[in-house]
Amino acid sequence: MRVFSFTKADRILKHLDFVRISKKGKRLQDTYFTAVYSTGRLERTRLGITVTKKVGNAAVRNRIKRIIRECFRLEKQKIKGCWDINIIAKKAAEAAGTDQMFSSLQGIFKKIEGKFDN
RNA sequence: GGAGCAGACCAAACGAUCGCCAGGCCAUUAACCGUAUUACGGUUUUAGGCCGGGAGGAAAGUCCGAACACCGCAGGGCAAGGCGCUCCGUAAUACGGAGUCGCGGCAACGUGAAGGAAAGUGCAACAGAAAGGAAACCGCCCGGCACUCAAUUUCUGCGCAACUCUCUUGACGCGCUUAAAUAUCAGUUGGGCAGAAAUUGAGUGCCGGGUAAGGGUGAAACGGUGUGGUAAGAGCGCACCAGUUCUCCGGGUGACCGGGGAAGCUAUGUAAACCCCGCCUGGUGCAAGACCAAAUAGGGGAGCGCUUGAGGACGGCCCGUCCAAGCUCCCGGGUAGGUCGCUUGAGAUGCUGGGUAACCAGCAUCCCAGAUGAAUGAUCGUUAUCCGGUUUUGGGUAACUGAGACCGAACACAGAAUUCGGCUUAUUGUCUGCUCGGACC
RNA sequence: GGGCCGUUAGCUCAGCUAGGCAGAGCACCUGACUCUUAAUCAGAUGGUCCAAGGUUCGAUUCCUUGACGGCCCA
Repeated sequence: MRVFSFTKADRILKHLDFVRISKKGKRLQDTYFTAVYSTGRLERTRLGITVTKKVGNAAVRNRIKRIIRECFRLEKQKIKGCWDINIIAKKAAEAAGTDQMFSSLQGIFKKIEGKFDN
């Protein structure tokens, strides 16, 4: 298994999964993103992305999603434990640059990792 | 070089590393099923390798038109909605091409929902006399009546001036002032004043009639200019111009254009107001629709059972104890979820031919995204483009301009969602052709 | 993806059908009443009628295009 792969098994795609995370999960925020996370059922950490129409038009939303995926792809090996994480973009993310989003997401992932007890 | 008009094209390129999506081939983990059972095949699933492919000119807005799917439908009409110069193109259109006419622009050119206002109804605020098949407020003209004014003529009275006359500078005084008398108490001419009458003219008011030339209005005022004409005027007549209807000739497939004649003087604007005429339209939309199908609840059927105990709990099983009226199976609808629809098509590219063009025909070659919490990316490097600044240098008197180096910054609008054909809107840059009036040499 | 509706004063809405003056309530401001405030009464201010273009003498109103906001459909 390649180190930096990121397939559909690493992602949250079902509507029921999103509902379960938002009901049971905990929240983290900074200026660009809100993270909702809970312990995962599977043996790997999975990522879900939510970008609403408030954030921008379709091109802007696609760009934000790609940057989030790219950051998770490079960072997920460092995250201990198995989590289901939903990243929700805020309106401020429309104007943010790639470096700003990367540092913001890295901070969020480190905070989630700190919650890992076992 | 400036201002502007039209058209076409592009949507930075290459490389490295790490990745994403669907497909094909290879290959692998696990589970299940089948058979001719240490094997082979199938389905689902796990990790991976190779191959070639992977956003747009607007993918956008959803403003039109279709394909396709389901529902509805004997046929016809009404209603409702849409469209509206002509011809052509097209599967079709509210689209495109070529034209006609109107409008805008010096021009290149642009632009127009451009049928009918002499079928009918409505509306036209304010202002203005009047806002629509004309009427008549002012005005102009004619006639009558009343009043006022002016001029002329005649008559009467009273002064004045000049001349003549005279015994008297015709004064003063007295008397009279009804008539008359007294008396020298004049005469002629000129002009003035007052009164009366007549005539003429003017003005004011009222009444009756004619007229629409003119009237600080208005977006728009019932053809325009000139001339004759008339009481005053008027298409009332005439000339020219503009417009309407009818008609003839010629050109054009046609919208329409050119020329001639007649009538009649006129007919406002608005139909993106109602409306009339002609033509078109069944509805809903891939979240259409077809198929597979958990869990829970409910429906139908069959079997077993209701104290002679089905079934459940305790338990590995039997016995036993307790609870107990329902339990099991099948069927169909159908939700979550999934599969199909789903990309070979009014297809793309090239050549040839037809046509002014839109477009069409023939031949050859090619297969070119199919995702569904939704795939095309991230980082780095090099080069190119554009912008700003600094600077070197060539041309030119100058305005200006060509080439190069360095630094910085920028690289737009924007992401397929059943598929096509258009329209509209957003937006970067390049090129070509054309128009206009200037400056410099 | 598809369908439907709306945008008028600081706020909530009329007016648009049938074109010509832009209005109501609340709020804000001023004055009166009151010892003061509230309530009440009187008065005044306040508008690119979402934007652009067209039809018309004239557009909030009619037409076209766009922007923004909202609702519905599995």
